[in-house]
Amino acid sequence: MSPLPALPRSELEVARIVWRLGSATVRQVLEELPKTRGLDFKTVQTYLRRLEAKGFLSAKRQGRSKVYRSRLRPAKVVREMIDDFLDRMFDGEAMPLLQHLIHDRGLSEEEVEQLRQLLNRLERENDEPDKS
Amino acid sequence: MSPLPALPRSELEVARIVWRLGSATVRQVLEELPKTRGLDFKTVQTYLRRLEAKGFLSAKRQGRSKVYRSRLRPAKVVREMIDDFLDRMFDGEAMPLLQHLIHDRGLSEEEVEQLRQLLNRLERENDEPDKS
DNA sequence: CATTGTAGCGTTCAATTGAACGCTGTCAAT
DNA sequence: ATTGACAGCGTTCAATTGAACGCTACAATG
Repeated sequence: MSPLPALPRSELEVARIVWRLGSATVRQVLEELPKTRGLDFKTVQTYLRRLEAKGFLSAKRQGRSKVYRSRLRPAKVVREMIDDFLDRMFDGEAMPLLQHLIHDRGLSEEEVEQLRQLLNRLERENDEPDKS
Repeated sequence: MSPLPALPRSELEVARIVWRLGSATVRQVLEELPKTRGLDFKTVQTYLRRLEAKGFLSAKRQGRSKVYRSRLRPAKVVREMIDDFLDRMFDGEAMPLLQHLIHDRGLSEEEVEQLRQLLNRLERENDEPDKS
C-alpha cells in the first residue's frame, strides 16, 4: 500500500534494462545503455544499489559479481507510475490524457486500428462475463 | 526548442492552479489549494517565483501584490510533459500507454463511448482533409 | 607467486526540490 | 502620525538525484 518510492529518470532507465533482460549485472546494464549515454561503470553501480535499497530490485551475489533482478512486477510498477502521472497532471482522470494522445499526437493509421481493436475486445469481454 | 525546464510535483500543482484561474496572486493560489495541503504562504510564493524564473509564468505587479499568469500555452506544456513521460517509460511509443490505460485501468462504460467517438471523429477528419 | 584488472562498498559533491524564515516596504485603519 | 497586517525579496536547509571516486578484495594469467 505504501506508495512506492520515487523512481527518477536515471534510475528508471537502468531499471527498465533489468526488467527487459530479466536479470543483469552492472556490466550488462552498462552494455545495454546507448553508447552516447556515457555513464561510468561506478555510476550504473550506484543506481543499481539505490534501486535495491528502494526495493525495486533484488540482488544476489554470483561469483564476484552481483546479479540484479526485479523484485516487483514491472507491469505493476509501470501502472503505479501512470496513476501517479495522471494524478499530477489531470487529477487522476484518464480521459484528458487519452484525448491528448489521440488528438494532439499524430497516431499512425496502424495505431488507430490497433486502438479500435482494443476497444472492441473490451466490449466483448464486457458483454460475456468471465468464462475461463 | 530547448526542452523546457523541469516542472516538479509541487510547482506543477501550483502552476495548474494559475492555468485554471487564468491569473492569480499568491493568496489566490493558496486559497485554491486543498485545505489539507497545509502549505505556507511563503512556500507558495517561492514556487511561483521559481515558476517565473523558469519561464513558465510571467508576473506583473498590481498594487502591492504580484499577479501571475501563464507565459506558455498550458496545452503545450502538458504535451511536452506527456512526450517526456512517454520517452522515459516506453521509448516514446504511445501504444503501450494506451494499452495500459484501456486494459489495466477500468474505463467506465461512458469513457469507452467517448473514446470510440474520438476515434470516429479522427477517421472522418482523415478521410476528408482540411476544409476550414 | 606477483600482477593486473574488475567488482563491491562506502563516500563524496553539486544541483534540484520541498518547504519555510527574516527583514523590509507599504497600504490601510486608528 | 503610528501601528499593524500583509507582500516581496533574498536566504536557508534538509532530502533527493545525477554522477563519479578511492580503497579494498579477489580471481585469473603470465
